[in-house]
Amino acid sequence: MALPSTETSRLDNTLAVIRTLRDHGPVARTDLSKLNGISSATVTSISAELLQQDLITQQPPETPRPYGRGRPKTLIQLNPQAAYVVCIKLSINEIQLVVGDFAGQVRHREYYAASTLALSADDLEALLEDKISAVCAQQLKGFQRLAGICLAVQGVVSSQSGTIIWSPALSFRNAPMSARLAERFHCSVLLENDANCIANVLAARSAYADCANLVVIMLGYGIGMSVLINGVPYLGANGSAAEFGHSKYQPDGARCACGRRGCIEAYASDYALYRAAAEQLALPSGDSAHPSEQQMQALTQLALKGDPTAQRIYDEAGRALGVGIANVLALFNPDLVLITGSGVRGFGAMQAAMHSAIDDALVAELRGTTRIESCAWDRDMTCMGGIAMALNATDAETLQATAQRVQ
Amino acid sequence: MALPSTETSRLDNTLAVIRTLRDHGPVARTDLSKLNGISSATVTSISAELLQQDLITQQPPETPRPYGRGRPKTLIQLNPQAAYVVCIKLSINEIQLVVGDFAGQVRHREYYAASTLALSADDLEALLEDKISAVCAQQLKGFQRLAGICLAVQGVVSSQSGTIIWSPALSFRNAPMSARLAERFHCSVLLENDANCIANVLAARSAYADCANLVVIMLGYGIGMSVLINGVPYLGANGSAAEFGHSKYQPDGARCACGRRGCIEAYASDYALYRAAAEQLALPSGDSAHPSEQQMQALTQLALKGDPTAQRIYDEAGRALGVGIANVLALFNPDLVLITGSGVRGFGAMQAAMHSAIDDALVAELRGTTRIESCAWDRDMTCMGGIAMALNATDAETLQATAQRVQ
DNA sequence: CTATTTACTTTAGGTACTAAAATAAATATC
DNA sequence: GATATTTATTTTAGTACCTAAAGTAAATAG
Repeated sequence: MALPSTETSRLDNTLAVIRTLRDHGPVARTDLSKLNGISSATVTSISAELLQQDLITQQPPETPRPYGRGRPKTLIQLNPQAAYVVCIKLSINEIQLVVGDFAGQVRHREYYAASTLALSADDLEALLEDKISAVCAQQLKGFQRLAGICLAVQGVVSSQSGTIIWSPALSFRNAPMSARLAERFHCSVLLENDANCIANVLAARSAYADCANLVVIMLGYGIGMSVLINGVPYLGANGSAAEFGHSKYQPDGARCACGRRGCIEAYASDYALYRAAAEQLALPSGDSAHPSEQQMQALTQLALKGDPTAQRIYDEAGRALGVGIANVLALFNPDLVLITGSGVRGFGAMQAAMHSAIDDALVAELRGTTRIESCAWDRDMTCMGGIAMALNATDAETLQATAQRVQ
Repeated sequence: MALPSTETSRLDNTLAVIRTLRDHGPVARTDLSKLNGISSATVTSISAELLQQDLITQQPPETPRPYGRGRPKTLIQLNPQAAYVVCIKLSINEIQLVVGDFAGQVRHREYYAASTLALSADDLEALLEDKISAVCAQQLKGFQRLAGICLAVQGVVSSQSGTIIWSPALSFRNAPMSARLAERFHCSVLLENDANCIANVLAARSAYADCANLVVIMLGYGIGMSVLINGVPYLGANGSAAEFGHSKYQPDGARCACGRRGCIEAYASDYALYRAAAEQLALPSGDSAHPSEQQMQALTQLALKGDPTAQRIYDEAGRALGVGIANVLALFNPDLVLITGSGVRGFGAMQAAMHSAIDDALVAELRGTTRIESCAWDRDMTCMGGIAMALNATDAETLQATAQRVQ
């Protein structure tokens, strides 16, 4: 039984090593060999190259003193300063900017309030250029290069062409974004749907490591979704993310922000919940089309404390969500559906109705074994995912770039 | 700008050559080189091996006489007798058996009437063993070996474990099938959903060659679906095919064969159409829960000729189908949705309502650029797909098997 | 202080690719 | 009809990369 031939190339193996180091922190060569199924001779060769390119550093084998016999392991780790990436999250009235280093750690973050809906495509681009330039100048003295930028945008984007097709945070449409930023900063620019970024972070968590097919639903002002198939975000024909929020609950139901009727979003998003509540309850005033976190929390509290009207509103939202998820189960049959986003605050009040809607909709054979779970929300999650994706996308480039410099 | 390293292995290249030959028929070495992006030296080496293993034959360079200057091409082609595969399609009350050769051509087909619902898992297995043995004995004297079997089953199957989870054609559930057949015939056994087989055939057609993401909807007694992502059938967590037929149109709508309410299938499948019609119209008698092709054609004719009741029934079916497809567009955003199956006979009567339901459901940005087309139905299509899939699955094995014999 | 253990590196050998040179087999030209 | 040209295929030479096995390094156990 001979070996099934080579199957791998140097680039693949090198990327595998880099990714292992990024996931695990300092690792010894032997362990890299075992973790990636390549011979230790190859690891020696690869790490020698990376060392020469200053992409990794050796740890002086001092600290982890006694752990048995034999020559102690020499740990190698990524050089954080070998490169850095920037992730910018664009949401309604807020721009978030996070810098990550080559090792995948967050180095810096900042938040800006901005009237995003008032910006033209050119305005936005100028703004992004300013912010990125500023952050590069201030924060990144010791670093070797800006390797990549990830733009995480709510709505429909075309990753391939780098075009923002439609976003609830922006009033313009079909605007190319990646190309000009790439030219300005001489690095690759990733344009991603925000839900894809989050799905990426979550999929990397050990608790969900066994889920090859993962659906992440983001509840919030709108409702987004991302599907990971074999761990890779699924982008449809247009490169746009899955639009779960606009799949249907009731063909002629409630009015949705998209202009149509009966979308899941028209029942279970923040604006839909608040709209339904505003008609029936006395609530803190404010912009009811864009309810604030405080307003939403007040409403959630009402429902959780047993107010029957609020409870009824969340039940209906849960049913809509349940029917939507039933369709996702019938069509995708994923290993896991994770529900997150700022809207998870109200998930407790929707959960029961959601589960009973799913059970009503699907018999056991079709319901399958999909787990449905919620997951605490962290406002930085999107950017962490964006940084991970940007690094993954630029590793090969970084390799090339530093190889040139060395040689 | 050095080469980006090898990236390929002998096995990959050899499989690529075999597949090119299967798709194109006789091809010259130069063209194999161009079509697969490998050097002609490598093609020479690979074809020498295949020739030695008797997997390909050289065409005496006679027939295509004058086509310009230069040394004439020596065409090589697959040896059809190098191996053969059997595909068995299991549907309600019918078993279809088709034999394909190594070149992908159908060599033999036969149909049996069988009361599939009356069979136990053991009965079915015995029956399949008999039929396969018989066909091997009769049809396949000159052939080298049975390389693979594909079982194409309506319903939910787990390809990975080779288990039939649930099929409308069978009264038993959760029965392993692949393993025992594999043991009996010493070849790999593929268990596939019938819609996946069809999607595979359709995706191979040149008209749809540019569709990386393809959704095929099969209308018939039930409603099935298959999703190809980057040309590969998507199997969910359980390996079960996408169950479009049981995604929802109306949460508390019509009763479906699955036991729940409001499924698309409960409106647009043969049994649903006939059920609705039987309540309101005088129709040829017979088993109205399993309407025959004649019964369905009579009903379709009524609708197409303008009978208002029949028309209303098909309109409602079209709306259900449209809402279902709108959800598919929102969630998958494929390049193309193809509608086929015996039920396409009635597609003309549903089409208008379907399109207007889709337009009502989704705004242009979400509707995307997905083409929606129907496709004439051919009862042998499933098995042709099964044969293609079985061959693809067993090429590597065949290579190994004949290599052993040669050596 | 030596044997043992474990980590890492070097060496030797193999697979499989490509570019370029050589060969083969036709047609075009004069 | 001999030679040049063109195109297809094969052979040759060289490269990249991998692995197994042998060699070296650096610790602990006794």
